[in-house]
Amino acid sequence: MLSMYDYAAIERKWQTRWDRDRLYRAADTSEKPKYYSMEMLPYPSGDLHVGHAKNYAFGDAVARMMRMLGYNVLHPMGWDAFGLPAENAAIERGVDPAVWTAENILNMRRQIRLMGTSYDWSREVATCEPEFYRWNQWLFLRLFERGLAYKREAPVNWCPHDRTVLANEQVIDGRCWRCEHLVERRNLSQWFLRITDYADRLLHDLDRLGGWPERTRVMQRNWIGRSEGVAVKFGVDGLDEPIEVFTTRADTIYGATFLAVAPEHRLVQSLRGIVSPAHSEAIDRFASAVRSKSELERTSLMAKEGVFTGAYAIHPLSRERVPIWLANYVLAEYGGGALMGVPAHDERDFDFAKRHGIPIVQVILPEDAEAAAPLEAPFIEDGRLIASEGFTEMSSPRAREAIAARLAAMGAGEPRVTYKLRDWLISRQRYWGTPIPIVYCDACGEVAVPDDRLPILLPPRERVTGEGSPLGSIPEFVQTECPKCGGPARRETDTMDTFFESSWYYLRYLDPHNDRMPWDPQRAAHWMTVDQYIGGAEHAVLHLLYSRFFYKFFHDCGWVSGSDEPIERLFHQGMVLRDSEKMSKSRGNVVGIDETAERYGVDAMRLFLMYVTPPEETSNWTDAGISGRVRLLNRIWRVSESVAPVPSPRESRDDELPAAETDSDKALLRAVHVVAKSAIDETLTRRFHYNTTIAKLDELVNLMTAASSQPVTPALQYAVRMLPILIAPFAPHIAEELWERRGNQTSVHLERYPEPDARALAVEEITLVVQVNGKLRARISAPAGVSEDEALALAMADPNVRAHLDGRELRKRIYVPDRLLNLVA
RNA sequence: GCCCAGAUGGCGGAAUUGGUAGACGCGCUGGUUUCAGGUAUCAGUGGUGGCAACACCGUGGGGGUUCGAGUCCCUUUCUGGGCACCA
Repeated sequence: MLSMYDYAAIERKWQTRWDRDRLYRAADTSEKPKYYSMEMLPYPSGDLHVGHAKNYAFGDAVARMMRMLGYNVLHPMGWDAFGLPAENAAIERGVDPAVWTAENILNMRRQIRLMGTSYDWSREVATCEPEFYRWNQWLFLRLFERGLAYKREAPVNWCPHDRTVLANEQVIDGRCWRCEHLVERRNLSQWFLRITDYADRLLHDLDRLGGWPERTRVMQRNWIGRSEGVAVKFGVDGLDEPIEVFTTRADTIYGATFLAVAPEHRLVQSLRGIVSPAHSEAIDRFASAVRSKSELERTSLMAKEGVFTGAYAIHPLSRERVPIWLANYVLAEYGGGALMGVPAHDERDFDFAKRHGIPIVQVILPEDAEAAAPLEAPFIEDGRLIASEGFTEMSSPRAREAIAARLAAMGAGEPRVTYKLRDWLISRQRYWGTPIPIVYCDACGEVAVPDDRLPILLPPRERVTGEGSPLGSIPEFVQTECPKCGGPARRETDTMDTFFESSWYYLRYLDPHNDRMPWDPQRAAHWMTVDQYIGGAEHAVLHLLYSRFFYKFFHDCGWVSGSDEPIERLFHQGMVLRDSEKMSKSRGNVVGIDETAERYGVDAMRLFLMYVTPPEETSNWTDAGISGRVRLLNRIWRVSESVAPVPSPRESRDDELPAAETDSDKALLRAVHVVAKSAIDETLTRRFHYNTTIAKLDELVNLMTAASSQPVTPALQYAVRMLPILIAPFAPHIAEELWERRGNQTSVHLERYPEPDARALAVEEITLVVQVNGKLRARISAPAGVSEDEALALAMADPNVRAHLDGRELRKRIYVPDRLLNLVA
């Protein structure tokens, strides 16, 4: 595709000059109000594709708009540089992850710069550098000191392919979220962060995040999964210790006809001791059968399998004997790993009871039912209690309170709040991550590495031998001395989950070269919170929840001030598909940055990515589509070049609205201000629907092109003068070049965005729609502000309107000034 | 199963508050420019009927509220995303 102007040369020229002039450096002190605008930092996978480009095109347009609206904008970029792909490259191809990562960063940085983005590169961070990850270690030690980092043996998800432990959140349908291999269960001693201590705050403060998409807040709310209920103790016949179950439906307690216990429950061993050898054997058989199944098989089984233990619990209220079962559908990790089975009022318990011949006792009646009838299906809603001793006739909500109170008075139960959220497992048996700064001493036990010995450096990859725990295979790394007693000790060989560093990196941008602290609290006080964060919806829970947790912790420590939420406004941009398919290397349909920039130019690419769809929608890359943006840029170039600058040294400052004599001049001035208004509105309402702004730019350029075939008027002069400023946030290179060619000495990106002018936007003549009985019958021209009576007179003069009224009398008329007149006959 | 989004011409989309449905672009058709292709430019482009004026139909389907519904309400189908033995 031919271009009228040499975009390649222009884009290169300005990228070099902006860089030389440090145009986008953010000042840490400024008269202007601050604005912290950020895109999620990329993993340096190797190549940027147009999916990344969409994210950065939008983020950059927002940053540029805010700058041109008078804000001191911080717009940084960095690299989420630790992680599995680098390590896989090492395993598969023998490349050093550090080298592989550094090369990828080099290439992707080049590509991001190639896009003409306005990042402040002086603040760039890469999480794999010791200057960064020493603060991971420092922060870990602070968590450790405050009891928020702890080690425990726990069943974990083991991916046999990646040879690593995955967080529960990283297991998708029983498979590794990255390599999709089936996940197994293993016991290992692991480091956890006590995010559950913050569950209530993380939940409640969601209500304050008005600048976040509702769906993201809903997802986090569900993820935290708070339930209020009662922990009820059921004594066990023949055992000193009771079994504790959690229920949200204490009102159904008289319908409990069995207890169901997870095979992993710690009392299962004790139960084996009090039952017959046959039962004990059955317990063993069932427990090991369940354990041998992967999480996927176990959770996808619809059949409610179970085995009777031979033991009985005593119902705390009715004193009846209740059989204790092991059941596969009871989760060891939730609600204490045991539940009371109420078949009449819970679907899963109903299925289980039907399958195993357990009695079904109805204790809740629908409000409108007279008497109990045999149940076809469980009744799971609230109702009126029956067969519940002194609680009979109570409503469900009342009964829940009354029964909880009775249980509490008896010492057989207490109110309890339970969460789905679990503590955050951060241990990784990987090489390419932050070493956890703990040593193990036979005499002193777990000992924190003192701050002055940080960072614990990652040893060279070439020292790693064999498989399993990579750092564990390097004796000179493992062997150390105890910081406390000086005796021989062993280092922790786990490294950290990369979500650790991505939970706080936005603070390091504020103070990237600080070697005494991760960041200066004063800088944080100035720049935080992040005003606008842009990134994919796939991070709606994990990354964003962990970031909120960390920030609350930092707030508690006094390292950040003001709000204890890190992100004011969040925006999820949609994916980019290629011809309606997901882009992937295996499909061979990846649209690369380099080819696209070369073929169409960066400005055209940026415009197209913002123009095809609203930013939150999935957009579809088509090679045909971008040609429309190339044409637009050509037209912009041509019309600008066709109008010579007015020989005045102050042309750029001369933004007085010129007088317009003709309709076409008025339309031209109006179109200029319509674009300005749209750009500003889309930015300040955070809708970012720049697709509509660019459509209005098309209209402006169409008008300018038409006007340029006539003698040049002041209105056209004005439009040509304003055009580079209007397009600067969206097509920064051509904007700057046209600006310079009109004799300006300073960057267009330092200009103020034009204030929409009410005089220019005003319309003198409007089109009034005339309806008869709600149907459009005429469009008539009228002066703006026309009165209802005048409008009626004009309408009645229209033959088509008269024809449709057909002489009937007007029963009613509705007048919307300057828009519509509806005549009802 | 539950939760959250969506469904508008051949295509991407516009219509932010109940008030001209289809802005703008892609594609397509025709004219001009050109040796030709491309580029540029002008015009046309939801469907049906009509020379035209114009009429009727039209925002996934059905119903409703209203002078007036893409927009609000009820219902239903489909698509996308998320979560799912959470007691």
